[in-house]
Amino acid sequence: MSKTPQAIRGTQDIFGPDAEAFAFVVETFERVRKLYRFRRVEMPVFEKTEVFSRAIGETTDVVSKEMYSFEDRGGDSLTLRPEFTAGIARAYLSNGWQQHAPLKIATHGPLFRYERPQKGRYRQFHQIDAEIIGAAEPQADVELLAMADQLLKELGIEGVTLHLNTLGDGDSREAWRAALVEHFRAVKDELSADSQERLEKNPLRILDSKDRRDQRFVADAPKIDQFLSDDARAFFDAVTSGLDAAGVKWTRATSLVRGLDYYRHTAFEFIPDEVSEAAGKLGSQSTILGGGRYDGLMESLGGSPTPAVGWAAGIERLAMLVGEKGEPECDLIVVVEDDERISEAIGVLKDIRAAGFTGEMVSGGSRKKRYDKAVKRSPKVILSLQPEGGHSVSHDNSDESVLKAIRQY
RNA sequence: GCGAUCGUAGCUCAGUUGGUUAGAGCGCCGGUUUGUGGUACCGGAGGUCGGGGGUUCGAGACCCCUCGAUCGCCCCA
Repeated sequence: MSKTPQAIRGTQDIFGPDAEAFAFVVETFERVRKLYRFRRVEMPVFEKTEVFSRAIGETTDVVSKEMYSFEDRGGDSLTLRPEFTAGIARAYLSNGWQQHAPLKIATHGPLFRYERPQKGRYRQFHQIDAEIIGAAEPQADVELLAMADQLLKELGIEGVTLHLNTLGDGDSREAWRAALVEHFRAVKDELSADSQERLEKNPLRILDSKDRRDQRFVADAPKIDQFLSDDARAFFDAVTSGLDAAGVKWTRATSLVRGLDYYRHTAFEFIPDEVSEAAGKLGSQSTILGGGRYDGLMESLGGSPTPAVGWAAGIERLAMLVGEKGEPECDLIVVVEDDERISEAIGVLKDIRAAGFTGEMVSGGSRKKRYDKAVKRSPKVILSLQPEGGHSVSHDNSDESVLKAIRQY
């Protein structure tokens, strides 16, 4: 066992019911995304390191300690994408996609983050992703969230609520941040060690600290609402009323912040309700879909100011919530009980598949056990090719069309 | 990065206070039975007990290191 290669820590080989659930998530996403007219894009899995460090922020955990960065043979520093947004922004700028603005796009695929693996958290993980770039209006946020909400419903995921907040525009956010730093610095010695560190690096994060010592001071911390400019407040109001009109249930989460530097205005996460079935399945990973508005991102990459909103959701986490997905059933199995008739079986299968039915052959191993193998796979129809030209057809009475397709038997 | 639990056949697990050739069910392979049949029975393959080192007359069981998974923290999807 030890002689064979092992999978890299934090990677997974997905098979069987898990793979079916994974595929179900992706297929549902593809279907829903078309309903909202999001266009499909394919992105490189790696970028120049600076794409991520400039977009996401040097001081974030993602950039400072979780990226898979390496030097290629030409001496360039490259990084396996830890998220989609930065790469999409880069593509938007380098391809002149401004001409398509407002651009609604969707993609999915693997991401890489050097983290401690846990249930629902992997080093190579997968996300579905949706972005609206070049749209400054709150309607874009509403559209994006309406799609997310419908997607979760179509996946059959229950007990999940949209937690919504606004971080205000750039000035609001800075003023709020300064006030928070002042507030917490006054009681610095009484904060948890983690939060004392956050005070310098990312004071907003103190707000959702789980440590009781911090929570005492979070309650009376300055609220973003006090710092919101009139425009920012109007923007947020438009988002919430739009969500109401779209029938998307949401709840205000004043301490919800996002970890990456580029967020402005709307920030949101879909989180399982406490004590819900979903919360139990996810372990300590709570957010299944998160995102927000990132109006400042394009500028950090050297582009002109470009408003944008987006979200991403972990496919593995969604797959854990969609329940068992069985393998698709088989229409026809041809049992070759006489090896002389293999060619005949191949011909039958070619025809049945050309007609759009699923089918496979059982021809190996003990002849007397071939039929049993076919039965165990429970297809709709079993065609048994027996010695001396004989044959039998058995079926579960559910589908005449398969029988018609092999009516020569 | 920090703390904790766990790691025995392909899968799910059992292995008494450390004691002879490490077991079961399922799955897989072969055979008998049945013969329009998902039955029953017989047999077989498959494990250096995650890996390495140590304690001991003797370790799957104890100790150390390491790898991995899981749980909590951090962070995030």
